[in-house]
Amino acid sequence: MGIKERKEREKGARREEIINAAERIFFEKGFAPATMDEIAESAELSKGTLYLYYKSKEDLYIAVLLRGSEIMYEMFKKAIATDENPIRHLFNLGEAYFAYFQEQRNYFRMYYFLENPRIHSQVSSEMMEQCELLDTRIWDLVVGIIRRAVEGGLLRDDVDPLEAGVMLWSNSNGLMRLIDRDEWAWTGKHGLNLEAMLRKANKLLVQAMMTEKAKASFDDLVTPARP
Amino acid sequence: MGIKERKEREKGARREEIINAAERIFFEKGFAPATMDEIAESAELSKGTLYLYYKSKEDLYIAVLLRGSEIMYEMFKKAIATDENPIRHLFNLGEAYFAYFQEQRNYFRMYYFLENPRIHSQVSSEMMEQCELLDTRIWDLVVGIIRRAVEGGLLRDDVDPLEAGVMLWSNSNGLMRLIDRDEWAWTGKHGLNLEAMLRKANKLLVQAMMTEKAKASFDDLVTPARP
DNA sequence: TCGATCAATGACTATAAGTCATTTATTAGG
DNA sequence: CCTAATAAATGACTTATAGTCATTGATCGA
Repeated sequence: MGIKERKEREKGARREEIINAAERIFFEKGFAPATMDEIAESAELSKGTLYLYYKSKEDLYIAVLLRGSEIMYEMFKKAIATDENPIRHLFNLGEAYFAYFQEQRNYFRMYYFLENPRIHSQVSSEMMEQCELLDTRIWDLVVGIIRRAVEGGLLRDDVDPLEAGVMLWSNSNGLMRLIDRDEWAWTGKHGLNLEAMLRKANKLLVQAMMTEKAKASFDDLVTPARP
Repeated sequence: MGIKERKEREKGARREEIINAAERIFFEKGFAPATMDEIAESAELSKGTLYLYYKSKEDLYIAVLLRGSEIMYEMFKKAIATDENPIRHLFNLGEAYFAYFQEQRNYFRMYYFLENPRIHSQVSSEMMEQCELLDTRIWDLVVGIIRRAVEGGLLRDDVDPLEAGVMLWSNSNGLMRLIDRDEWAWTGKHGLNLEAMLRKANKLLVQAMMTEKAKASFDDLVTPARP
């Protein structure tokens, strides 16, 4: 008797359809100006039904976000699925994060709106758990690469992998948010190349953590192998 | 006949009283959960009166924020009102920004909630202009110090002062927001010292921009003079 | 075929931003 | 001191939207 299974599937599909609709509206308008009625209409459902599948507007917002984090995780995994050295992997991760920022800007924005505590406090615990799970998976990836770079003698052994990860991450975030918020003011008016600055700052930070030996062969390490 | 002048003064005072009330409520609850009725009650005025003095909730929010920026500007000015060298001034500015972050956390938070475009779009043009004016004044301060460091041969002459400023600023912001958002997760659970990391990252970035000569006497440059 | 269970609906409630006709206070002139 | 004119303040009202729940409709198992 596959009825239970089919119902389960249909329920899942409906949840997805709702996320699709919510995504369209949130991408277009952001959190506050988006209305549940709009999302319901876009999903061709009544508002009541939305609340059958998601506890609150905030929960729905997080559900959309989780897709973004899933995409980021996949991009990160692909970035280090090569047999290159850990330093190269680290730069690959940096490039992957920047690519995510460029190609998935809507998700990036949504994620950082999260800092608003308003959202946080209205989210169901299941959603929070899923968020933390994905967060952990992504951090494990990043920290793992840095640890291997330390173990392989490429980064100094007084480098704490988590600390290094946080430093690079927050440096990238700071600039990306600046770019996202008012890129034009900096690039157009003052002629800055923010993307190049981001690469430069991260490179400086990584170099400052490298062993003398690794620094000497920096170019070999970070240049992609030519077959 | 000073009646007109007195009225002007009283109007200004009332505007201040309203900001005081709004500040109390916004500090306590953040933007969305704060209500205009609450603010009105806290100011011992009716809601209608609030709208006589400020165009919208968003405008009132910005008015509070401007106080914060004013405080930051004063702190920055004081940080460089010494006869020390420009590198030392640059570190002073970094310390001043961190002090602002620690001592005026509420303003810091409010400022970064600004990134929410919802707010932006509802603000009157007068408020926007005031914001930009203060922003410009602060940036002029920072960029001016870096320019003097370049001119004085302490930073390499291929360093663009604005670019350097943006790099240091966004690096600091990235970490401060991380600290603000979930300091405990990093310090408590993983034993990181985020404050030390912030200083370290900024130091690395500055050192990477210094001339060889200045780097050689780094300690002398950044150590406060002992009389 | 029919009662039971599950899914969906939309009218309804509560809350909060913003408005405006009315009321209250202040000023200037006679 | 009185009064008309002007300015300031009020709060009931309008509108918008998140979230609820009694009712309706669909699907299932026997």
